[in-house]
Amino acid sequence: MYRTHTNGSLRIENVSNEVTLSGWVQKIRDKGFMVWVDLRDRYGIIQLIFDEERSTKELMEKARSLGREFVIQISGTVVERESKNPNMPTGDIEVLVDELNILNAAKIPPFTIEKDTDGGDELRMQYRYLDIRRKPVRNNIIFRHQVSMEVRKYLSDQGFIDVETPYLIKSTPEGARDFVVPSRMNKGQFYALPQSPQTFKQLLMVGGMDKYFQIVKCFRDEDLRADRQPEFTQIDCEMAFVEQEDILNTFEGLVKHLLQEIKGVTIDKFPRMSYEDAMKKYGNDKPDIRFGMEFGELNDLTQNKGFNVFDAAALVVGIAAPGCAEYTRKQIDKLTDFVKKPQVGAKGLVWVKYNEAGNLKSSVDKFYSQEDLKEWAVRLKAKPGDLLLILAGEANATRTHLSALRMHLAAEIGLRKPDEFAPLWITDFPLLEWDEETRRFHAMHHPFTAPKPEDKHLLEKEPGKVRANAYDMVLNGNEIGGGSIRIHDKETQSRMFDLLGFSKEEAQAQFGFLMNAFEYGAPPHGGIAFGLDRLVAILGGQESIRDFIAFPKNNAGRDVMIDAPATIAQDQLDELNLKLKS
RNA sequence: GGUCUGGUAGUUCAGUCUGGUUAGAAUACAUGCCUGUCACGCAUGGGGUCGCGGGUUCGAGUCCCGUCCAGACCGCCA
Repeated sequence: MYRTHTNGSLRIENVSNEVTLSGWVQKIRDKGFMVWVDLRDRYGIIQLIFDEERSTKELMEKARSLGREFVIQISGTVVERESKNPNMPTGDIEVLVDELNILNAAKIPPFTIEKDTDGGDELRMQYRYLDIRRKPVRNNIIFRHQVSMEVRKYLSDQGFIDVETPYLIKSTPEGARDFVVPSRMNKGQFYALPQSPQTFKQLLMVGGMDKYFQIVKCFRDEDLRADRQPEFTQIDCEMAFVEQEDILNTFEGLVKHLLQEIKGVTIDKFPRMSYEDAMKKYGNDKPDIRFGMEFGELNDLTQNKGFNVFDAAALVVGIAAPGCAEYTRKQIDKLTDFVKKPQVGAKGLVWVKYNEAGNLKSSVDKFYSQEDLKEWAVRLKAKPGDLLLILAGEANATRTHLSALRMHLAAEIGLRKPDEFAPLWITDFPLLEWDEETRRFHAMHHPFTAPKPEDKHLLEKEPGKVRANAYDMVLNGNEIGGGSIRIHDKETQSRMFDLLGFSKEEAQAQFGFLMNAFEYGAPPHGGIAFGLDRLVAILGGQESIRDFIAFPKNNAGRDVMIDAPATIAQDQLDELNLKLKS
């Protein structure tokens, strides 16, 4: 038997117990007359002791021969410590060892395996199995397990059935780029890995499953970000015989349940905001509403006073940064640099300091009086001590720029508190988006999304104005889930494909199976999918999803530990009937 | 596809702007000392392809060009 107890479980009550323990050597402290060894496993750390009076000389020498990360097994007696350590759960006791067995020696690890490691990201990824021994990473992975168990518990209790859908499916031109898998048995043909199980879950509704869920890997061959991986996990759900309201209530319930069970946070009712309002108030379809700083439009107050930049702009819009009137010239210059950098793209930034004394000082004093500036402050709901920041230009772009500034500033002044949770629904998304590049509409959500019945008459004449029965759940400025009511009749679905520029033949070839299914009694249905990786990271209060994934990919989509992707042998290529371009 | 930042000891970094003696610190590692350590302490020691290639120069870690790698972001991600 390797162990009678795990290493975090022993307490003062266990004194004089004979125990056998196994684990990794975290640290050796050799004080000459005594040697202490910290023994670690998933459950915690316990201190082992060897000393000149109570241990044999051979045992002392063996203890001294240990190195970091050796795997050992010991037997001994739990004793009360002479000097206790109140900072650890096992700090009142230690184990006086009488037998030490080295199960496996270890090389010196390339970085220290401690809470605050000295290892950089690249090295940690290369030796991810060592990184996982560290408490913060281990805790994140366990945290993810807890979240996913609560998801299963809630959905199963609500009558949802977990159904697995295939990973080897068909490539389609809509949406993200597909990962593609060559078929050996069907020469010249390829599977694609699913970007989501979308069509399958709809077919499950046609199949009468009524409520489906799956915690499932999805794949998208697009460039990565800190919060984006080529393979990621979704909580994928679909329900039959539901309207939008039913879905919002059911999944508001899911996220409420998670916040309650995982974070102990009670939230009564999630606010709802239309896409249009979100864009107007926050310049963003995933607003962070943990803090205010709502947009205020200033066209009527700023134009025709001789300031050309504002006069020429389609939109003049600003925010009030709370308590920032004290900002120095240097700090404001930095904000200007921020909005002017190419990733943001604004031309410049107008500022107004609303001083505690009540007077206002701005970068455009030449053109505007105190009274003018005061009106701006009122419009932006600013208080004395705030800094007003104003951008102008083409409407949509300016809103986007101001949104970037709002988020940047909020992070800078500490308004994005990781332990605060502000979920909301964004509803009434446009059904279609015009793409200048390809000169055609594409689906904002996906091509299976149903138009709002009251907007259906606009489909032929003004498709850009049709709103969809689509909704996103937003948490702390992140889209954590999105879904829609689906089209469930062949007619509408076929019209949708027309609008998206599919020929009848293409639509039939790509999605004939779905439209055929709709002819055999498809119930009204709809659903939603949550990004589990991102949800877990946000609940865990962190920005990057990588530390909540056991084996993540790097910026370039590589797994640096196993060194994938990699070339394959010529035999394999031949077997797949593939020839590489040089 | 693009923008920016970085690459120096096992590791994390300083040094590069302003070229010039033997490239430093911390930590890790090794050895010795230490009668209750727990970020133990003290002493000594070993440890470097300054990412790679080319150029400028009397002289390059430092300047220039190219390239590779990593990270953040824009495009992209229905």
